[in-house]
Amino acid sequence: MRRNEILSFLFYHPDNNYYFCRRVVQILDKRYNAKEIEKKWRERWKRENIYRFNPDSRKPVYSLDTPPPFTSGTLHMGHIYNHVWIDLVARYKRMRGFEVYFPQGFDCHGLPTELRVEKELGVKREDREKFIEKCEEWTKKAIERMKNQFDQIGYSADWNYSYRTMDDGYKKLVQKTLLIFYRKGLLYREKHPVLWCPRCETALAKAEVGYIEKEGKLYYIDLDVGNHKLTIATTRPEMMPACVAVFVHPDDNRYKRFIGKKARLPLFDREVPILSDEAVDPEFGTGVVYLCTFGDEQDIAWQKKYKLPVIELIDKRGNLTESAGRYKGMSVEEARRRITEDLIEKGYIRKIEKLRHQVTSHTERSSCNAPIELLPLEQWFINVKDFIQDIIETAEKMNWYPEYMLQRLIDWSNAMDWNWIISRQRVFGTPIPFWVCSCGEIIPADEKELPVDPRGTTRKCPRCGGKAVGEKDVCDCWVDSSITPLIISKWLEDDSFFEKTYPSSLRPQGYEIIRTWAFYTIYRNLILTGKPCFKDLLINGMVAGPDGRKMSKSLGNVIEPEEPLRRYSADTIRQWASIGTLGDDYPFSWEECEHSQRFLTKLWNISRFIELHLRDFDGKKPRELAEVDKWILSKLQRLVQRCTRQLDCYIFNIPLEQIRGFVWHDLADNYLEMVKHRLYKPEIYGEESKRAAQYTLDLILRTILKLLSPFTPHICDEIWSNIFKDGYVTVADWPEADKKLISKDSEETGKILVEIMGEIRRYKSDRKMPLGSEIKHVKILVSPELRGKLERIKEDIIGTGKIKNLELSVSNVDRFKIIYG
RNA sequence: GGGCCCGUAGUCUAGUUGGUUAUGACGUCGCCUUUACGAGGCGAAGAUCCCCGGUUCGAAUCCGGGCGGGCCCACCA
Repeated sequence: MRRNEILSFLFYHPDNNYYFCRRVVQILDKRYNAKEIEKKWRERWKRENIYRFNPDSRKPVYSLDTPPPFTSGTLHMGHIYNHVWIDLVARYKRMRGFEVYFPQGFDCHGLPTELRVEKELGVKREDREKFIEKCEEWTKKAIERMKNQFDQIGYSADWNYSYRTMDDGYKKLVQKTLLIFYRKGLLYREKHPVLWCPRCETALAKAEVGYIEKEGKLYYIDLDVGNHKLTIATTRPEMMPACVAVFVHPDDNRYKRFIGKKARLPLFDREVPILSDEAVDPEFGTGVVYLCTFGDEQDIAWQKKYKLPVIELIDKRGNLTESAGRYKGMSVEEARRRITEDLIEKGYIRKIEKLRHQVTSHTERSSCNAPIELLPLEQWFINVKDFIQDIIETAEKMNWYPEYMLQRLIDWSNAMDWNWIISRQRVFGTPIPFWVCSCGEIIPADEKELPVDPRGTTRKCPRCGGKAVGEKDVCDCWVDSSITPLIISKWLEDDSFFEKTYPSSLRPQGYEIIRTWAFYTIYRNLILTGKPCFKDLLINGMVAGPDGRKMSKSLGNVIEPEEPLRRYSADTIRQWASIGTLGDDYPFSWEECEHSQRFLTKLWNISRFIELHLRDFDGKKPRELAEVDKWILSKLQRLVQRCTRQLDCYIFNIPLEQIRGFVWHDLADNYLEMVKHRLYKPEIYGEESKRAAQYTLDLILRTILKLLSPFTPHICDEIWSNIFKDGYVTVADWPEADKKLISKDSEETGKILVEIMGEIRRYKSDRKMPLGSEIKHVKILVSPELRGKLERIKEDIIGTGKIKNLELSVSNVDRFKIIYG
């Protein structure tokens, strides 16, 4: 027995032990059970593979270079926000007739995984092979959990095209691109002061460091210059063993006489030259600064400019080397204390001031936050500086949404002063495919052997015949992730696939990684393919906590996606995410979830109402539509036009709000109320009038389900399949506005009807009358211009307002006036 | 110090090629149990559109200067 065929049935109520009669059994349940229904649709979409990418399709391809989340094992609200947008674009473009290529990968290599494996599984990184194996195992599990979370928001990616940066195929392409950069002379090895994290024992990219404001001390230390004293000010007295010069400003009258002389360092019995440079700020401290290799980036600049010697004072663990003399082996903090004590004892400290200053720290992509040091070390570099202009020009050829985000990339590019250090002293990462001989010769891997792991292996040096040692460093994670457009397009692997899917139609990402992911991707793909790697960039902001402040554990305002998903549903969270604006930070909001949830209920009930009244609709177009029908259909066409225009520009919040407004207010509050009399009483208002209302309802529901389906795909397919029984609305054609249905005249008439009904409702409300109560007599005075319009909606006013006797009278009034009784 | 963005009811928000009475939501208050929906409906109150100045017949909107917030960058040792 099919449920929708039953019109009346006896039900046994077990609690009350009686039978009751339910006259009408609807196809759509009284309540919308989001959890159950969403699950059902996700399983069906998956089973029937309706979102698969067909590379042989004749449709134009729309490809998405989606951000591979780091495999932490869980998606956070930021991911949900970002990926709902991506899914919206994919669903919209599919409906617009594109063959959407929607792959989704995972970024696997990273310090957090190494730390977890060490801590939780107790495997030491020294046992490299086993360690990597465990990292991979852990990551695979993490990916399963994250894929499951993607599923839970109705993510329509084609998982047949997933990738993992730890896969052999991925590493192979990364290494291949490194060999290409090497052959082009853009990849090199050099001893260079690098940003070094002593706690993590690795070199960092500039993009991985930030500043932490700390309460520090400014030490005023006397140096002897002949019989005179010259007082320097420094925050780092422990760096004194590495001091190679003292600088003053050339115009500083206090110190002009010292320039060119030598200053004697206390405790170390060594003399350094006194030089002058414009970069010295005479206002800071004493206006005298000492240069230590390397205390900060200014030191590097001066050391190079004046060709000063280099003293390597700090080792990889953050301890002092033998250059520190009797302070050797001490940690930076200990040395600072001891050297200060000794200076005080010898009377060289003039004073110590408190100072709030910015300490360069390991802040990005890590919770380490340790102060970083500058160490001269052998590192692998990729030349970026020589291509800044090309990168900017390429980025300018792309469409940035919002446009101003391009400026972030330009600013960052212009501020680059180092090349990109791509080596990391870690274990779980893509190996750098080179061997280095003590004679200085570099032996690249052979392309045929990729992916290769040179660690622990040797090669014969072709130059000196000696043993070249395999590079033991691995790549910075951005080296992996900055070739995603090439991985997804099967570059060098499948030419016809590449032609179809490169450049990517869209790169969606957050603004915080413009300086890394967008920057490096644009650069490397330009060098490798000679072309810009994407057409459009869609930039989202960060998700803030419900209090509007940045989500952080210390503020206690972190919301994990599980909670709203459990309390509400995917279609609810998707609406929350859709309401965020391009490029702006966006707070998580329980209120928005609540509102979104209510909208789903409203939509459900509207659909139930329409379903009920479409039962006996034969699908035939009526001879004539009523004025209200024309009014709502005209508004609907405009809604379609506006939504299409906005979605083409990746704006989601405005279309969704407009659709919701239309559904809730124009349709439910007004139109449905205004056609009930025609639907319920065809014996009074005519069968043809009923059919016109049915036709209109049918068209409206079909259209709004299409408009909503990118936003709330589950409920849309549920309603669509039950009422229209015509495939999946989520892959239906996007509606086109029918210009013939746009009528300014009908819109004006409809507006008047809404106003009149509003007044009548207010009248009843003021008199505490039920809205359904009848009014005996109403007279409407109407201006001559509006008379025709009023005549056309007279019946609707009577039917909707339950007016027994309505009189229209032309009069010299402004528009119209209602008189009761 | 530089760059970018932002400032609209208690809260969030629409609206910026200048144009009647500034959009909507949440919350608050009053009313209505109406044959899709009380997870409703109708209605009300609530805004010096951050401040000052300028352009203009007219400014939330354009310009200048402040103040405040956010993000990014930067060599103050």
